[in-house]
Amino acid sequence: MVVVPRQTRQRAEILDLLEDVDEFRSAQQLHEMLRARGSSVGLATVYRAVQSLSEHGDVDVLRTEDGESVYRRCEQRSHHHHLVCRSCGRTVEIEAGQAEAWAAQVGAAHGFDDVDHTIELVGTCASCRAAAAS
Amino acid sequence: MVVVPRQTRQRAEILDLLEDVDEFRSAQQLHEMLRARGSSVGLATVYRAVQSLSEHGDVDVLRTEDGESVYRRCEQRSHHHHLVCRSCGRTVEIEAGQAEAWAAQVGAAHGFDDVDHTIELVGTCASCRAAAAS
DNA sequence: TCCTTCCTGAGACTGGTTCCCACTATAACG
DNA sequence: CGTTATAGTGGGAACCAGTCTCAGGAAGGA
Repeated sequence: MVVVPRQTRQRAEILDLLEDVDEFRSAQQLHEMLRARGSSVGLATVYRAVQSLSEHGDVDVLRTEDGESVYRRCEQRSHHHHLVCRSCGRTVEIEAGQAEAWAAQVGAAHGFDDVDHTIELVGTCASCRAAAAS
Repeated sequence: MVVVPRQTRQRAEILDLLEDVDEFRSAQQLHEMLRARGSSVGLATVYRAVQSLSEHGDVDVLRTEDGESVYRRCEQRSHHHHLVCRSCGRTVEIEAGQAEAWAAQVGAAHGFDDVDHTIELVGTCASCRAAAAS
């Protein structure tokens, strides 16, 4: 019953781009980057693509502080979390077994079922701290 | 150097309302509720009030899945997290010492400084599960 | 009470995201 | 390898939370 999205030039180009990018990027940024590469894909299409990709678990989504959605193709396809540098955007994928166990346990302790969790870490990475100290 | 906001009818009414409300509510919802109570406060004023209140730590802010900011006056004035029922909105304030220690440690392990964390839990509370089973 | 300063509110505006809809391209089928 | 049903595309309009503007009003210190 899983509907496979049709394979189009646009989706291919968006996936290609995501392969080459290492930080979380907004749909608009991706759209810009595609145009810079010389390929023309409509903004609406970029939005549709990243949305569908994220639903299929092929890209990860984060919400920035000002409410923008940003996307990134991650190494780990399984559930994981992120430690993002607030200055350069460098992203580390992290295992959160401990935190997840804690979340499940807290939920159970209060009689909650199907507990989902949101866990994201933002900090300043070593090289950005060094740069700031100059 | 702390600037104390001027005491106005509008701010008082908003605080009053927040005292009476137990779940996270958006600025627009609060505005609606104020009008329903018969008090007229501009929407812009509600936005300004909740923003300033949250900066002072007097209300907590959460971002819903669709990017809306929701506000709530919490019992605990110190740092804490929330376990929210996805169906009725019932909110439990939780201590997250364990998870926070983990976050700090993970950050340090990757050379990150000043690590901020976002940790929120969403589940289905016991009474909503019972109601759904009917 | 006076006066400065901050607050208020209606509406304009912004910016991210989604919707609309005519057009196009995919891929299943014969 | 054509035909065809159908999903995908794209440009622009629409949407909506939130912010800004600015003139009028209120708070509170002098």
